[in-house]
Amino acid sequence: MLQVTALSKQDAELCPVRQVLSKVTGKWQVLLVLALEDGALRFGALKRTLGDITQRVLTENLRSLERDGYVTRTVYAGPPVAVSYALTPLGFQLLALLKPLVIWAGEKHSDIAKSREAYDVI
Amino acid sequence: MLQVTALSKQDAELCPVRQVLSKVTGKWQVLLVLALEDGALRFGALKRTLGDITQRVLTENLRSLERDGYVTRTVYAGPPVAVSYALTPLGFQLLALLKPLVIWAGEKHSDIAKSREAYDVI
DNA sequence: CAGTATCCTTTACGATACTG
DNA sequence: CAGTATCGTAAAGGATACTG
Repeated sequence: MLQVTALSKQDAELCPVRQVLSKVTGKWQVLLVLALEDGALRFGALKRTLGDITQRVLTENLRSLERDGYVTRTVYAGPPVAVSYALTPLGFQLLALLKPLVIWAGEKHSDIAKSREAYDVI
Repeated sequence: MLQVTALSKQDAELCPVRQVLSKVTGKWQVLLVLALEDGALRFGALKRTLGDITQRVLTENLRSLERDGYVTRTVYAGPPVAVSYALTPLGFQLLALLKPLVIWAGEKHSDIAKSREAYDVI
């Protein structure tokens, strides 16, 4: 079994699996990887695609994804400058794992909503 | 395509897919679902398995998983009382989606660590 | 044993303004 | 266009003490 549990507090901070998961399970990382599914997008396009992300948070999340090797950042000198983001092979691997989860969430959300309602009336 | 992006701020809060994802991508939910893979566990056993989760946070996360229908909570009257948690069929579906991600994280963490180092020296 | 209650810190995120 | 800077809020999580 993968050693992700039964860890001391010190070990938990160092647990490599948790370190990976913590950077792909944020509110925006999943959506960003999905947004890049069909090819590279520029910063502004990515912002419009996400719709309700702020510029600061978008930058933060893209930097994190770039740092971990899921996306590349390519600058085209301007003016105006253009910066393009694209999935790496590793990013496409992550996409392949996350997309089924998102599709499943889309299929099951009404069941889950019913479960919530049933729980809340108690 | 699934409508999880290009949403207004109001729509985003109501987006059912995001509502599902937000409750399974926390720091502990993935680990809890994995911990229940091989069968029911009692509160104390679950706490020991996770290792470094506090009682309060464990309770919170279990309540959330129960509310969404991933986990059942069964009380055996005592004293001492015993409370057993187990995955539902929906919980096992979620497990089937999350486990590949965790296994993959275990396989790729050294690549990702190298990517981080390379990024940080710049 | 399996929680609650209380308090506190950290992290993520949001809003807005400014800039090469 | 693609950021950075600054400020503020909210949610998650941690520590500790107490209880049926």
